[in-house]
Amino acid sequence: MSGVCPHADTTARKKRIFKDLLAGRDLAVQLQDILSDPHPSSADKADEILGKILWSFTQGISALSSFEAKGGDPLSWESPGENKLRQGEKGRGCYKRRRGSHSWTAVNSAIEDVYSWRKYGQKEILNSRFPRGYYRCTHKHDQGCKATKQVQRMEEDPNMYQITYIGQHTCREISRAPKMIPDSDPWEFKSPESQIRNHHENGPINPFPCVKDEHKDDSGSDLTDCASGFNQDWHDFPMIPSMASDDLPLWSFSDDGLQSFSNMSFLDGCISFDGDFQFAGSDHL
DNA sequence: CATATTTGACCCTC
DNA sequence: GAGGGTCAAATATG
Repeated sequence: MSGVCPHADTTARKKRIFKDLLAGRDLAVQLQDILSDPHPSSADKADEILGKILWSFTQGISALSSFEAKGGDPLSWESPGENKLRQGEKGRGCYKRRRGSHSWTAVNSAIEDVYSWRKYGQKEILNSRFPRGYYRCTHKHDQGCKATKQVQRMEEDPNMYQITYIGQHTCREISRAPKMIPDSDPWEFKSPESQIRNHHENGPINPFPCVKDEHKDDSGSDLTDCASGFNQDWHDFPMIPSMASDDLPLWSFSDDGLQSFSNMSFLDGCISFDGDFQFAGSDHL
């Protein structure tokens, strides 16, 4: 970064992020209008806008993540420990521990969402009756998508699953129809109730009926403080919890920087992050 | 045969 | 050293 004022660089990035997020919000509004209009030609338009929204948020998220790559920014989404792994080591068992990385947890009665996941492991977890399933994006290799998720059946309610999403989908393939690679975990039963809950008449799947702050202890014992009532309009975006109405979600991340969004109104004002990261406001664009 | 899952081993963090 | 995350060979499935 020699010769370039780091603050100027940061400001430009913030503006870019804000612009991306704002564009996403605007597109969401457009989509909401379209969805409220049952005209047949609306479907294609909705699809198009959907793609744009996803792209806007992906770009924004990507830009936020890039702060980490620059290093030293309080917005860093990766924990300091993330960089501790040894360089140059390859091979079996060599991995980045995801703890503290950009992740969030949802509680759902089904593990399906709109992305294609491939199971790559399962582990018995201490003090847990049920094993934890490990999934990575199907497009990990063909598109380099780094998104993973962990699925843990909840002891308190075996019909529910705690799903931890780690990392962002960088793949652009979203299957509009919910598709989940069949999971054959012995504990992974496809309960009728689960299916009903997530496919209720024309009913969209809500990938995030409950999203909690991951930045807590790992016990998973405080899962009851869920944000109430996600609107289901945004069912197609696991990465973008429903946000198309006033009944907006609370979603937050485990990273050390981003705390929480109580609703999307932050787009009109400023986003408050942990540390001193703040957007100046839309009029600064 | 291509693709997904299972499962034990490996190796990292704490 | 325990616990947990990932790899990859073996196996299953369509």
